[in-house]
Amino acid sequence: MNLANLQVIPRFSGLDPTVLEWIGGRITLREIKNGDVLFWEGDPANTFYLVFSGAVKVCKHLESGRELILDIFHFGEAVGEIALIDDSDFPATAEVIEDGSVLVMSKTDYLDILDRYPTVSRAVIRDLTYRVRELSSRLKVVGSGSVEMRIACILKTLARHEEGDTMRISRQDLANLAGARLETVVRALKPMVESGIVQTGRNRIEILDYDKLAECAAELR
Amino acid sequence: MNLANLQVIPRFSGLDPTVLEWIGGRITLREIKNGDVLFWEGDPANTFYLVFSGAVKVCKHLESGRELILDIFHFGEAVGEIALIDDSDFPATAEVIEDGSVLVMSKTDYLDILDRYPTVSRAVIRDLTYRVRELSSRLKVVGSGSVEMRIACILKTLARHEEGDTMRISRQDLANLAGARLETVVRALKPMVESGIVQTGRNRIEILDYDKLAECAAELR
DNA sequence: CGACCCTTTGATGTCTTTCAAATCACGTGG
DNA sequence: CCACGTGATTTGAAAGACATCAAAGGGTCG
Repeated sequence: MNLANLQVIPRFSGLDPTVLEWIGGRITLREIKNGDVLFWEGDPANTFYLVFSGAVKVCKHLESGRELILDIFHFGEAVGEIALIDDSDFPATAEVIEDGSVLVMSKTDYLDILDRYPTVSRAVIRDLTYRVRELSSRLKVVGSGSVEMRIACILKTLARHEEGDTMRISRQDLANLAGARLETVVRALKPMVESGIVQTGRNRIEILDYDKLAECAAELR
Repeated sequence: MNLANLQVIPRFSGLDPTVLEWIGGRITLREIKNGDVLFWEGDPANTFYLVFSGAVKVCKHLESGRELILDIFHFGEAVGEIALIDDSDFPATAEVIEDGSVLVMSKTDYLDILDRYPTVSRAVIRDLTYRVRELSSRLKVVGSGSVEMRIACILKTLARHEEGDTMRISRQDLANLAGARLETVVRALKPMVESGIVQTGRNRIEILDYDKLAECAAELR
């Protein structure tokens, strides 16, 4: 892994070149393709992953066969870090939902870096803080309001992580984010399509009117 | 705040007496009573709180008038820490739901300690990690299954924080944890009472049969 | 004793799930 | 280039879960 790429990652920015080089020697870039699974719930956590491009969903599979997406990770975000820190098995499954690449490092090296550089551990605290906020926000969304409001809110959040206003996500994944069923999402989306708020396609949703979308999510903040 | 009390708090254990004494001089113990509000959503975050006894709920108030409880904090847990770390306003309201006491410290001193002692910052990472797990777990609970399963799951979790098997919580707060309505909770609780799994009273729920309760929460693992 | 808060119950309506089936879009091989 | 297979999306009808509204019951504390 070369220095130029490492430097743009918030987690490692601010470290001096010597350290970066050391890290670069222990970290590798791995291509990921839609459907790939980085790890399954219950796997022993001995690897650190950080999304460099593309997207990874982290989800729980319930006994009913339903799947609930806890979070979706994009550039610069660490996946499965929790399990490394508290030395447990992965509590959820990580699956690629958009082609790209991840940085991979051994648990030992990860903990080593964490222990050695205050800059990094401060970055970890910052990232964890952000995750707590994200999860709190998701909890609020999932725990209240109609499916339509939840969808609107989720789309707003997703849009923040995408370049344009077009999101690459299946109806099924949207349902798994909202804690709803696929068919319900389709039906909730219909009025939004008809009133020109969003436009849809296969694995694709485009926001046309951000303000109206925000209105749909009104109650949730 | 005396050293003996500080030492039993996980966050500060492992620090040497000199440091503890310094911290003790900047921290005060404050009594809290049911219904007290430590801070409101939107308040500027300039104080660090840590529950010493009793319990505090952190919740969001939705426009619909509904309230969603994000988390309930007990002994040793920091409340509103996120806002201190990322220098923002409190994102939710903290209200006392069980008489007790909290440790109070200024934001400046808190950040000072965090910056100065790796032991503490490691403890913060550990606590944040725990919170991410808790929130993930709550997300799973709220986002799936019937209200009865959710309630069972929530009771199991609550029981871990209480001394006996008796919890002091109102039906309303239980509903706000489950993302359901008061009446729905009452109705979901009825079969559990009738089959001898739990016993209820005013602001009180006692678990009689932990195994059967776990069965009720089955799907949510 | 009475006010107040928490809890319980009932009736009704709405939203969501469930199950089943049809349609559509995309990539593949002929 | 077109037919075809596969997976994603859409639609419908019926059942079920939950919310809502209204009112009554019960315990606690001043």
